[in-house]
Formats: sequence, structure tokens, C-alpha cells
Amino acid sequence: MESRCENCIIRQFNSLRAMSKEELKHVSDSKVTKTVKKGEALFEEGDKLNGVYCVRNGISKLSKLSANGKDQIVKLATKGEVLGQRSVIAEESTNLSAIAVQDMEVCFIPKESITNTLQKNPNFTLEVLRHMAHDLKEADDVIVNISQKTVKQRIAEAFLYLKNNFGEDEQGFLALTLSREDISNVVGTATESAIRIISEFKKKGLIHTSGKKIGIKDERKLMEMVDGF
Amino acid sequence: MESRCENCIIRQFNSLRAMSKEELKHVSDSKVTKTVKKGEALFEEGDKLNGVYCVRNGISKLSKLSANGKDQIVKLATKGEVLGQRSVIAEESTNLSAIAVQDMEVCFIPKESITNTLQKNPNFTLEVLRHMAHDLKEADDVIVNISQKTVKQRIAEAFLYLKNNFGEDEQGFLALTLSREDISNVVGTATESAIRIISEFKKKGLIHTSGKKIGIKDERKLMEMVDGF
DNA sequence: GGGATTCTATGACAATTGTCAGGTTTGGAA
DNA sequence: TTCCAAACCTGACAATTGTCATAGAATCCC
Repeated sequence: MESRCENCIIRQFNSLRAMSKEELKHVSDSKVTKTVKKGEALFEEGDKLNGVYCVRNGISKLSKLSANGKDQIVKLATKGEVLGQRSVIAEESTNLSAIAVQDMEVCFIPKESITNTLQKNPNFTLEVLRHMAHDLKEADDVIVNISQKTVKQRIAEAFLYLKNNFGEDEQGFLALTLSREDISNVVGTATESAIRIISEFKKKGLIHTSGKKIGIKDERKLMEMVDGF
Repeated sequence: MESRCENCIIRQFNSLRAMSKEELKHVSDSKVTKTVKKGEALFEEGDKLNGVYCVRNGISKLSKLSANGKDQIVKLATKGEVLGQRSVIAEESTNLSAIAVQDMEVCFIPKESITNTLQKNPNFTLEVLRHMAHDLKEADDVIVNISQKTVKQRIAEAFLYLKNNFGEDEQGFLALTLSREDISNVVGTATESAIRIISEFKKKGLIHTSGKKIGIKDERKLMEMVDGF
């Protein structure tokens, strides 16, 4: 049995909460629920999107391929976030790829439901606008971090970010396990450099690892490192 | 004599064009025109903005101070752009400083005119949203460029960007003259590194200089350099 | 016009980061 | 279980970039 958007808790976290009952009903009737396995793509750079994806579960990386063949991860999106909005709003093909880093459950909402509501419901539009304003601010922060901090600082920051945004499991490991390559693509460095620094952090007792899994041991020192001590 | 927004050509380039006649009238009655000299700030990081600034003339850098004391320039805004929107929309203090790199003429529009229209005129909101979607896409590109390209490539790209966006003067120099420090803050590197690379470009015949002024001599080679040749 | 200040330029060096070239471990499929 | 491919790790080295020091050039201001 398909669940109804009207009852979906996820909605509370994103701009869909500003929709009226009728609008939501329309969305719910037209939406399609999909499951996406780890490693599969929701969409790829250059695709024309016919709608947006509302994340019910799991995590997706949003990345962009650079000229030298490396991906840069621009954002990690989780439960409650809506992907593909920018492309649908600007009526352009998307500039990012969305690939699952965990198994995901998403709702695909055809763009008509979105564009119609954008034109008719100012509250909804304003809500989307607020979200985008927030994303833009975050993007500015990323720019400053990448250009002004060392790789070491950026990796330390990434671990703290992962802890704060996705939490830890029972054994104290980061709940979101990224491959070393993904980590290097988040901070914008070579995979080998990332691995080296992870080893160094381990030696210094800042983190502990088990296979791919990473746990934070000395949060205070990591925070100091981010600020340049 | 103050000019009226209704007649302002600048408006055609930004989201204000989606305002109704009455809304524009209201904006025009409440706006204040200001001149800002080179080096002066429109606003600074952390300020709470009581309105937005519509640029009529001149150019402003939007920058953010990083922990190590260096500014990172995130965007150069020129005629037609509206600054401070994000802060007003999100009702947060601004995360960027806006400092004139050329003498400017701007119109300050109190936030009430904006927020009122945002709530009442979906077309206007949608127009603002489109602009912000565009800015966000550009920010993503900046992230990828900074993290995946060398300083040399980024400087080459910056020169091409300056030419394409601000043009050249009669003698073939870039119309927007930035200090070496500003250039280094655009590409996110040390001032000395920027200077060194500028010298190198000059030696190789890619550019020519006269004081601070820089002119592009071999656009093709610069473009090749950006793509990694 | 002269002095102070800021900006530009360059050298020398050190630190950071990337690349290449191996190894080892891990995880999943047959 | 066993094997294979992918992921992880490390060393050695080169390239890039940042830092410090210093000096000349341009600009501002009294």
C-alpha cells in the first residue's frame, strides 16, 4: 500500500509543508515511490529532469565531474531533502549527479505538480526560496573552506560534519560510512592524500577505524585543528 | 531630481521587472539612492540588512573572511544585480561583505517593500527564485573549479571571466582593474603566487600589463590552459 | 614636492599536495 | 569456500603552493 503525502512526516522538513491540502493531494496522486540501491544514480549531470525527488530514507551524494576526471561532491542530501528543484525551477538540465551512498527510498514528483504550485501558492514559492537561500549560504561556506583551509583541516571538518549531520552508530562509528574516495571527493583532494591523513589522525588518536568505518575519538582536538591549531 | 524605478532600465535585468506598477511605485517612494566610493563597504559580514541594494552602476566584490584572516571573493556583482536578497529572505544576518571595487551608484530598497511583494506576488517570488537558482549553480561551479584546478588554471579562467563579464577598454585592457590581492582572493591563493603567475603569463605572451591593468593577448592559449593543456 | 604608505615584484626556502608504483586487505560473486 | 576485483594503504618522488624577506614602483596626503 502506497502511503499518502498528506500523512508523510518527511514533508515537515521541507518546502512541501507549505502546500495546501488540495495541492498535496494532487502531488500524492501523481508521485511514484522508488527504491535506489547504494551506488545507483537518481539522475546524472546533464539530465533533463521531469520532476523532483523527495528523500524518504537513505543518503545521496550530489556531485559534479571536473575536467580532470574527478568528481567533486558538493552536498550530501538526506531524509527530508528535495533534489532536483533547481533544475526544475530554472528549466535547465541539471548540473549535478545524484548517486546513492546508502540504499534510498525516494518519491518522484512530476514537475507539473511543482511548477503549478509555484505559480499559484506564494507561500510555497517563498518556502522553496528560503531553502535555496540556505543552500546558497552553505555553498559560500564550502567555497571559503576549500580555498582557505588545508586538506588536513578540511578532512577534520568533514568528520565533524558527518557526526553532526548523520550521527554515530552503537559502537561510536560515524553512521554514514563513505569510501575513502568519496571522502577525498568531498574535501577536494587526491584519494591517497585523504588516506594518508586518515592514517595520521589514527596515529595521533584523533579517530579510530575498523575497515571503512571511522569513529571520532578526540572531538576537541579535531575542532582545534579545523581552526588552525 | 530622483529618478523613478518605473522608468529605470536597470530593472529589466533583475527580478524587480516582475513587480506590478503599484508595487514599483511603492518601492520607488521608499528607495534611497546612494553613491559608494571605491573601497567603501555597502555592508559587512554579520550585518543585519534592513533592505536590499540594487546596483545602478559600478562593481562590488562579495567576500567572506576566513579563519586565517584572508578574504575569499565569492562573486563580483555589477549593474542590474540585487545584493542582500538572501539575507532579507532568510531573515538572517548576511554572510558576506560587499565592498566597491569601483565607484558605485546603488538604490537601497527597504526590506518591507520586498517582503510584502514576496508574500503577495507569486511572479516576483518565482523570478527571485530563478535568480537564486542560477546563483547556486554558479556557486557549485566555483566549488568544482577551486578544488579541482590548479592556481594557474584558475587565474587564466579569472581573466577570461573578467573579459567576458566586464569587457575591455579602448586600449585592450580589462575594463575591471582588480588589485593583485583581489585577484588572489578571487582564485583563492596567496598574493605572491598570483603575482608570480601573472609574471609568467606575461613572459609567455598570454597577457600584457601596464601598472595594475591587465590585457589579454592570447585568448586561445588561455582557454587551453583552463582545460589543462 | 617629499615622505610615508601601500602595492607590486622576485628570490629562497619549506611545507603541502599530487602522482606513480607497488603492495595488502576486503568484500562480494561464482 | 575460493577467487577476483575493488578498495585500501604506503613509499618515493616531483610539482605546486605558501611563507618570509626584501626591494623597487606607484600612490596618497600633507
